[in-house]
Amino acid sequence: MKKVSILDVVEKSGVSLVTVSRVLNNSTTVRESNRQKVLQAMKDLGYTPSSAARSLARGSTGLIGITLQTLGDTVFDGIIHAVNESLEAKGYFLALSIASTAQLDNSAVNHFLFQEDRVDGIILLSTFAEKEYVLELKRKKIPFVIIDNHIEDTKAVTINVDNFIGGYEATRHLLDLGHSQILHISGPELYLSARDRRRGYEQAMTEAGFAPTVIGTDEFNIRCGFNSVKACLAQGIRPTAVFAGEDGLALGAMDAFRDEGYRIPQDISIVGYDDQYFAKEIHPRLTTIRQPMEKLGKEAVRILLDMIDGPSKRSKSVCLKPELIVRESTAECAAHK
Amino acid sequence: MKKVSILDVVEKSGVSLVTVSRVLNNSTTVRESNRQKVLQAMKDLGYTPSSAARSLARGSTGLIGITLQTLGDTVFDGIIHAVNESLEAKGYFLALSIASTAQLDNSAVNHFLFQEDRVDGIILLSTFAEKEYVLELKRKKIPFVIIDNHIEDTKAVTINVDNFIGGYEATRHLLDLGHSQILHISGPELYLSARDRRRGYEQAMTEAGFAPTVIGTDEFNIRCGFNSVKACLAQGIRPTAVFAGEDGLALGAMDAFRDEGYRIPQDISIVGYDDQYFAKEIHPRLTTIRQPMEKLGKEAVRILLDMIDGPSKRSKSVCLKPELIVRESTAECAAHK
DNA sequence: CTGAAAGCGCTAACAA
DNA sequence: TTGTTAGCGCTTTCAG
Repeated sequence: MKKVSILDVVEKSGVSLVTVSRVLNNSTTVRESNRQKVLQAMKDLGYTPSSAARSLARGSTGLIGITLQTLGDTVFDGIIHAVNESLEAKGYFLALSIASTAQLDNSAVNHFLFQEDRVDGIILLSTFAEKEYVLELKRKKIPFVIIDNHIEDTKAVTINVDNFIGGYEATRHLLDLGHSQILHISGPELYLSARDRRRGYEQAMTEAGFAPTVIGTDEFNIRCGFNSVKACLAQGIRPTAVFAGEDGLALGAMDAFRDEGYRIPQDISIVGYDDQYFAKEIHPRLTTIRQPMEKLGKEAVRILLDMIDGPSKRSKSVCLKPELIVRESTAECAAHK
Repeated sequence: MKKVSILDVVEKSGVSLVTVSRVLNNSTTVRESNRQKVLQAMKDLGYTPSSAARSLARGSTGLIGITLQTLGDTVFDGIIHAVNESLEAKGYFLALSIASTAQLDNSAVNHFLFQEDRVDGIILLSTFAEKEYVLELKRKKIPFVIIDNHIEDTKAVTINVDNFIGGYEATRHLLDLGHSQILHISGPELYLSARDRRRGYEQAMTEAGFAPTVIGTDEFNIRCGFNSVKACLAQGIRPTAVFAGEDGLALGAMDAFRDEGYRIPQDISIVGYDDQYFAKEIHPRLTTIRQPMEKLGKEAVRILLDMIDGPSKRSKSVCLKPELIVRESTAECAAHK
């Protein structure tokens, strides 16, 4: 039971090896009758070309790597879907590298995706070992782009969403509803995105002539949102609205307020960030900022493939605009009426 | 700027090509001094072997494919993490294939992972095109296993969690707390897992001498859970406990009950299924059934690699036990006291 | 412990 | 339009 190779097709079809190869590569310079003969022979034999041999002969693999920390996030999910689709459309496919937290300590140097020319290019998705990766990828001369970078002024091509504007608009929305006591629950400082969202909030507040009130958290999750609100309330802070730096934080905040007898949105308005899948499913539906996941993924692929095709020209980073989605968790400020 | 190849290492180190290859493959039959020479030369040159050449020469790629529909699910997330880790430990890595809903109509025949011997083996993760995939993979003689199959009696090696037992134990837990009016919100019939969980529930209820009450849903999500409860309440069904076939459904159910003025768990007990990440973060914390994601992933890898190593011997399917996690959303039945 | 020789299956000039 | 001739970079017998 040997593997059928191109030679078997040659024999069966009666044309030369090169012609078969041409059919494989959709060359136009093959007589139609021969093409049919070859195609038929392939079908009869159940022939499929060997990717290894093709990669070796061409010098490229058709594989694009993507590194990430977690999959359990609907924004990343959306991005990866988009990346995957764009890639498939171009004849590439995706190899996954999941950095377990344990690996974070490890140097990027030994990263398997970076070894052995396994991939033609790499997408770094919101990674913490950003600096190391960038260094190593440059050293290895592997084309790459970063989606959602965490380093302020990273020396690489990045695809991002403008988190400053997102934070600004979320706050503006609340301001427009007449709120002035707006609390911001901010994500971990480690994230550039969290820092930018906070700056957007502060800018909007300051512009409006109100004092920003920010409470920081260690993680983007429900429990942190819950605890933050409880802590604020205990300190006597009485906001009429909250801008949470992420939907999970918002959900936790909602839980906490409800726990304290507040009604949403009558007594307290809440804005989240990310538009995670649950945002439109919970009650009340969460007003939030949506990330353009589709576009993020597509742009990343477009730019990366450009870099692979023409290593000469300089690619430019991209910064996309987020979008405010108004749902049921925000309402006009009662005190304002 | 040519790519450094094994020949450059040969030249630099002074030993033969074969010896270099041996060092590459950790052969023990290399004199230590030579090994060092080679290693040093590789380092100096910044040499990394070509995966394509290795694959071609060896006849295997070191790639394992995994197909899935969505990433935004913390159970899948956990499984993939586990798969990824086990795989890396064995020197393999993961290629991802995400079936967009659009692709579901397509035949598996053209699936890129299945072409060109791209992968040494495949893990099918909870796929709907199961039947087609199984057929095609068998035809192509690509080793594969299925995690969470949807076809009752699929002709393939599967790694599963016993959903019947899960459903049974969830219900038993409620029964043990004195509940007898237990509503089951079941997932879509399309899922074997949903059907099994329901059977477990029905069995437990029947054994206890109570009548099962099941309401079906179209999807595993929050909104369906919410609507189901609202519908039941409207119909005059007044359960003291709910076993939801999935955590999202449970979350929606909690929302609905709260909306109707019920307190959890004082007035109504809720059990979910899956132990999604939010289960332990919401308020009250959700009692649920945890899937052994770690084990699922590990077993899948173990079995798959076994199949790849020894295609001769028959691999056996595996069925793991789920675990009840008791948290705050369940309490003794008030009427029962 | 080491090396020479023979591929792995395909693509890419270069001619014809 | 087709075929000939070289490799692509590595692993693997099989002798030494």
